[in-house]
Amino acid sequence: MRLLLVEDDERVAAALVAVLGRHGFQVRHARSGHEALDALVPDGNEPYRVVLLDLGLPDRDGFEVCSRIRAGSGVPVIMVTARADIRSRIHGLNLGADDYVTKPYDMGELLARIHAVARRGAQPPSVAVPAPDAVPQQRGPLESRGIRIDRERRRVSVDGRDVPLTRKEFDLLALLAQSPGVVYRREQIFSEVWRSGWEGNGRTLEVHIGSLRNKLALPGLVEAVRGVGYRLIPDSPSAPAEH
Amino acid sequence: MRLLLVEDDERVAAALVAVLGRHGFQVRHARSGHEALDALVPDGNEPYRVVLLDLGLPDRDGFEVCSRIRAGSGVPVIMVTARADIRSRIHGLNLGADDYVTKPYDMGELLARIHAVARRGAQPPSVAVPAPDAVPQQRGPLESRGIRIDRERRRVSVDGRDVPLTRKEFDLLALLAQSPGVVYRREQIFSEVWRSGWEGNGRTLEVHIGSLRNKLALPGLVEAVRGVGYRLIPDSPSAPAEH
DNA sequence: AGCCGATCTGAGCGGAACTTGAGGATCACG
DNA sequence: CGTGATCCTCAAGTTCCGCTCAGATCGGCT
Repeated sequence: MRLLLVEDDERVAAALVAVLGRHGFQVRHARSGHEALDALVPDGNEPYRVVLLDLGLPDRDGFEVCSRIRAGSGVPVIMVTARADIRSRIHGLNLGADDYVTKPYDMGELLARIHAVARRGAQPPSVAVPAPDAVPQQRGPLESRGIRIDRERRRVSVDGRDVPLTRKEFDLLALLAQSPGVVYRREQIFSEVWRSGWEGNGRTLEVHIGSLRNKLALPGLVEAVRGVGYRLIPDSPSAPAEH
Repeated sequence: MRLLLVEDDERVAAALVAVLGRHGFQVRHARSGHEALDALVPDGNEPYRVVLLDLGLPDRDGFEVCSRIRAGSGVPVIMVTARADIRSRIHGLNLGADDYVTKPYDMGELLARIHAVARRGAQPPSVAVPAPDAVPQQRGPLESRGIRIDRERRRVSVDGRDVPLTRKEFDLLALLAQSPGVVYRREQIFSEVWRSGWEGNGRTLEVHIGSLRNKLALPGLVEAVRGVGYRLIPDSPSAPAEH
């Protein structure tokens, strides 16, 4: 049974490879998101039954790697990370991860969870994963359509012009900007930007979306998807044509 | 989307039923393992997409209930319990549970996990038995006959041309496209695309099918099966005649 | 405490989406 | 070929949902 391990820490990886090997897995070790996406391109070999994805990767955001994997393939993904906060958990699962395990974990439990998702993953013939370098998007500041989002400094600028945003506005934008083009459902937005489990009562979300639109002053950027949620419109066509 | 909740504490159950209901689940509440196993016997209704199983049941051991469920059905099971020790976790997962959540849990995370296993879980049942190798893709973009359905972006394109669809149209298409060739019954469609438990009164379904056909402009794609429902015609063969 | 910005709530509006009903077309079957 | 059932289309209603505004409440800061 083939398994793809995405982990940049050599020591952790070595230990996992050893244990997993003893338990009958044939492990391919990818040291970066880039390498992982490369490895998932179908090549005629037996496909991977599970991906073990560490979120603390050097080259790009682990969440982004997950959603890129998901965009092209149905392979089960287990996120393994030190980030134990609820927001990250929910976000990871909503991006399509099948399980989310926090460090430190028990090896036996991890194995049991791997088996659980592998059991379930009927591995449909996966569509080609988009080439990893097709849309280079680096870790750090997100950028699209002239908007620069600095997550660490919580600053946003449009065409160089600094735009002061409130907390909610920023969180909202940062969430939507994580995957431009993807529709975020209302409940999902509430559980990630507001405290989870919260039920939006009044017109809260709309009001914040409204003020965000006003401040950014980029008409058409934030699109409402009736009955579902919102999304950001990317500059370039988000659907890569198939060839 | 139907969900079976196995929980003996009335108050906990009531709270869960309320929240899950608001999130679009049609919840059946079983108060014991016995009742749960009863409920899972196929009865012609839409099957459960997920079982939420509390381990602290009065009449029998929750683990036993899980393995009995597993013996007779492939329905995804999430164990929800106060027993947080590693042994129990591993035991539960090895018995066939798809996930194991310990109390106290965060409601948002539980919802995310429910969605994760439901996504992954068994395909909806079909009138005609699908060819065994026609494995429907549960993940990633669906594609067939030049139609590309991107569920996370809620975008549909035909031969590269973007086709804007309304909510119902999209949900309808996404459902049918899950298993091209398979006939979906009217009731089934109503319970998946509309909030459950409504008997389609007027010509609602036909009208939506009509506008979907218009927008896709692919004559013969969506086929009505008289007295039963609708299906998508796949490009290649595998047209199971139906009566 | 008092201030001020941020957040939340409620009402009203407008438009998109959905539903309904009637009449015509089509199909299955005798 | 006739008949009833089922499906399709069209053109109204009707509901639902997102947007905006204005006022209330919250919460951090001095």
